[in-house]
Amino acid sequence: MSTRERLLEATQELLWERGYVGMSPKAIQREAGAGQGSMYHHFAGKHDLALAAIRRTAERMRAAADADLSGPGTAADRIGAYLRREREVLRGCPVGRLTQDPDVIADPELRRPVDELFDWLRTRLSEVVAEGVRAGELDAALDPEDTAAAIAAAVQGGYVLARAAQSAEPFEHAVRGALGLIRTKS
Amino acid sequence: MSTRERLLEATQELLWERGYVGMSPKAIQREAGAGQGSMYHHFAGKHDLALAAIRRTAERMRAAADADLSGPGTAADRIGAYLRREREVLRGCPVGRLTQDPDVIADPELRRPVDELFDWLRTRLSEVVAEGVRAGELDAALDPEDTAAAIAAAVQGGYVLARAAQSAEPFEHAVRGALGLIRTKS
DNA sequence: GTCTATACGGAGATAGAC
DNA sequence: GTCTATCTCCGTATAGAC
Repeated sequence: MSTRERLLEATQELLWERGYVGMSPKAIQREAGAGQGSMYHHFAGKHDLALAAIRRTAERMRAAADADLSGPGTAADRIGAYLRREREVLRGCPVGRLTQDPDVIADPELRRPVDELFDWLRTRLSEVVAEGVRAGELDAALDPEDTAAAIAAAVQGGYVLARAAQSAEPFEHAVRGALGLIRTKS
Repeated sequence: MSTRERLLEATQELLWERGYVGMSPKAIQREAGAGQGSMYHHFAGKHDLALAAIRRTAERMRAAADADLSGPGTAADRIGAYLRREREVLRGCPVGRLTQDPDVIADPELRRPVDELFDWLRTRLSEVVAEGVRAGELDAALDPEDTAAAIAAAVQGGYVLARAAQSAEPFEHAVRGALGLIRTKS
């Protein structure tokens, strides 16, 4: 793996673990096994590196969610697959955690990929809910946008509860609770 | 207001805005209008100050949530009141945001008040859901623990979505979506 | 109680040699 | 491309005077 690649991956890991404010260039270099000069040769600095890392992480999350939501099965199946997918719960969401970082939120460039990911996710979820309603499979009383936001929020909030407790249990409860929204019409 | 009090409040604000890793003693002193020596006279250091501030913030949140959940009205009314309460959505949750701070999560003392708050909240919410089910007011198919976790997660996740978008809208959608869980049995 | 002085390491980067 | 030197602030205190 190239040095550039190792720097990028180290940055992705550190952003996940410590956020932008908690991540130092020195730590990136240590993780990547790269020297000072090397890092500043490949990237303009911490900001530049973080921007590239955030874009990548967001793109990966999008692909993973899309695989669940555009896969086979009914609307409820696909939302269920998204909700039940295995996650590293105690590490939190690598994109969602950035919303709590003041330097990311204050910087339009850094925030943009985060914004776009969640915007896409809510839209895609609401499309799937709408399909389910149209097919008569989900309760017609469900508002697609509201339900989509609640589902996305259950996952993001599940991470919050789990990290507070240092246990995956609250996350799993939240996911099961959210599944109650799309339980098949009886 | 005493200097000690101003230091505490400044710390609460800064923890909310920047988290533990993003908050410096110097910033606390500036916000509080207190000198270096003054701060170290009243508190042992950043950690000590943060511990006192987190305990206070968590206690305030508990009292606010309890006012909604133990107020008058049916179970659905009270959960509705909790969900719809006005919040400073774009600032995020002053307690929930701490779960994304690596130094808070790594320190059992700092994490404890956060853990206790969310544990209490999920328990209290599940009691109210159980009451509603017993009263025949909520769908008997609802699992109280799962539903409680989903409701707490919708709020916490709503903050995440809202901060990503820098708009309160996704939060409001998530709350309305979560209300679907407790819509009165027809 | 509050102030000023002092300390030492780290954050975040630039410069130039190799 | 990578290395080492250097730089300027800041983070996080401690010490002792007032």
